[in-house]
Amino acid sequence: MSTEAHLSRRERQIMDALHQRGHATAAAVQAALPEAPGYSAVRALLRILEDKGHVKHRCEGARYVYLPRAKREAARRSALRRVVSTFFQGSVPQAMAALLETADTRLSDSELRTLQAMIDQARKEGR
Amino acid sequence: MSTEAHLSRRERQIMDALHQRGHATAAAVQAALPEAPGYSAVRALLRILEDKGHVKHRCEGARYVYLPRAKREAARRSALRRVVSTFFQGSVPQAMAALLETADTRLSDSELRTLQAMIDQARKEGR
DNA sequence: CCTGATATGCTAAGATATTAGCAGTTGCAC
DNA sequence: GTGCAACTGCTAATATCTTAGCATATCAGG
Repeated sequence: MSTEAHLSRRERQIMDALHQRGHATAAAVQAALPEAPGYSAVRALLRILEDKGHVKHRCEGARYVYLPRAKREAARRSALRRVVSTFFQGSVPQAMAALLETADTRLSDSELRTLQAMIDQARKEGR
Repeated sequence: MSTEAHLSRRERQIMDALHQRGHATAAAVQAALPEAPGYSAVRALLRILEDKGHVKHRCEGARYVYLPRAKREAARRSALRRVVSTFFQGSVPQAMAALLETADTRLSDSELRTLQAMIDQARKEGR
């Protein structure tokens, strides 16, 4: 919780790019940023994020490949919790309803059936 | 899209507080901020956010009550889209599944039934 | 009608975040 | 082994964000 709230604008943009891609080189991150700054700037930010513990890197040949330090699952949960809390006053059902209506991409019938199965499962466990 | 990405750290915190509460005075916003800064600082930020068009205010007696300029529905959609895109590679079903498992608060059976009804509805419309 | 408490507008100082550029490495093709 | 191309580490300048404080306005109570 304290973690995300402290990131600066660029740091946040970079974390988003990394979460979206899973991992990326400095150059790839740069390409992904809105109003991309210089290459040096990106590298500096990545180093700072690494210092702060939000990011780690692997050496791949001569270069670094950066990735978020948090497990993907944890990051997902945390991001969802933040949105539900901030925009839906903590109501998970309302958030799910809004997701359903997102309709950017209409869900396929099989996807919907899968969701129903999951909900069935939840109902069984609940009782 | 361009909107949220540009906010600075404090600006974002303030927008979050406003979205969560719907509307708030400068003092209320201040109280809501992590590591709350001085009152003047909060007012200055609110003015800046108003300049940028993210916030508007009503006069209520002698004081201002601030609120996000975007309609709640739009803000919700936009926030969800961002999370789905950043953390779920655009997969709405995966996001819904994760929401279901959030289990911070276990959903009640009636909430689950409501969700199923919504999904049924979506399936009908889909075909 | 005063007065205190609580507001707002503004400006400029102080703190952070962002950025560019230089110097030194490393890997690879020739 | 030489040279090119692409990287990294670092430092110092610049831009931006945050903040405090002062001057002024408004409301409510005595």
